[in-house]
Amino acid sequence: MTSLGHGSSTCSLEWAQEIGFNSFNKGIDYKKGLFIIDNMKIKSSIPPEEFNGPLNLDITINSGQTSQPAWINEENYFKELLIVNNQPVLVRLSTDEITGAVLMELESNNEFSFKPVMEEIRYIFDLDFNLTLFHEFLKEDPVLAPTIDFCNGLRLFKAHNVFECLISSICSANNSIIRWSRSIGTMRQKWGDSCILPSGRFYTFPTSETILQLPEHEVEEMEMCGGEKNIEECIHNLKACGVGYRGKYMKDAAKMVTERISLHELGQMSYEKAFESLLDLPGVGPKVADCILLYGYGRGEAFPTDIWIKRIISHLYFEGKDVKVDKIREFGQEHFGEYAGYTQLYLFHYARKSGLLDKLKPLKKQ
DNA sequence: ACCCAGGCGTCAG
DNA sequence: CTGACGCCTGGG
Repeated sequence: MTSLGHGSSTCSLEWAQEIGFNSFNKGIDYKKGLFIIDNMKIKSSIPPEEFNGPLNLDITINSGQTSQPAWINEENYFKELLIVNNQPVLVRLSTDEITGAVLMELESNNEFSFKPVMEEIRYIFDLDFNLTLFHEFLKEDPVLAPTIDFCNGLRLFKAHNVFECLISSICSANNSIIRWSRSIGTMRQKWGDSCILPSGRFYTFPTSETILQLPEHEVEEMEMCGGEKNIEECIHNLKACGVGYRGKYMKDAAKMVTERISLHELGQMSYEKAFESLLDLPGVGPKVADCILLYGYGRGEAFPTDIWIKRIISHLYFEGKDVKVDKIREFGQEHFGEYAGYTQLYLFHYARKSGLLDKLKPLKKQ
């Protein structure tokens, strides 16, 4: 695989492409903030004036309201392996405490172009979203205004791949964050492509073609290998990842998006039509469909309504009455419009940090 | 030490 | 509409 991204259209960072990433051009461009360590390692930054409002990586990554497990937090940065133009790049991110700039360290086994990776980072953390305008929107509603102080720099944590988002979201249903994250990690290790970098071994998420033919449980795995293994040795199946009954959903959904439903076309549809289409996938109900639309496709009008959002909205807007989930979803969409997704994010984080979430927990029977 | 109820969102009945 | 689903958590 050669370095990609050459020939892209004009952009303020065209120089980065021109510098490219080969031994002839090794060097440091201090003025532009691009530091080429060697052929396969770059340090750079996105200055705060190049995105709209602050970014708080910690609360964004750990908001709990996402479609994918958190990036690994190590020392003072967050890291994740991204696939950009089919090329694996290890990304380490932090923010400058003084300036708020996004600091990044990129590492790969091959030459790679800087600009597409930076664009990917901008996309994942929704850096083009105008937080200032959103704050204005929040201030208009006295119920929402208090969320601002609790959510400084909180942004959507978008998925870097729609298929991965779909499978992760199916896995997240009726699940805990810990169990869910562990399952996804296990799946990556078992069936993802392994990528060995100077700083360790990393795994990509398996493709749909891989997932659709995985054995669902140990019995199926044993049958598939012709009974050559003992049942205890059969750990390369979906159930062994701790996904429980969701294994069948994940497998069947992978089959459907490989053979019948185009994830690309889904992205072109109207919100309502895409929502309805997603419901046809096994393991995808209203909550998961909205997660996929919001985090996978960046559809801000989606209002994923889980039990917590239901409780929060009921408390804040319906005097604590037990309103049905689909009514809450409808309310969120109508009331918050294009900001529904962000509002859901802010309300949840606010409720968590302000102690409201604890108050809304149903009373244990004595 | 051990057990078992409770909780999460979707599906099937 | 209700219960089942798998697994982890927390309280007894």
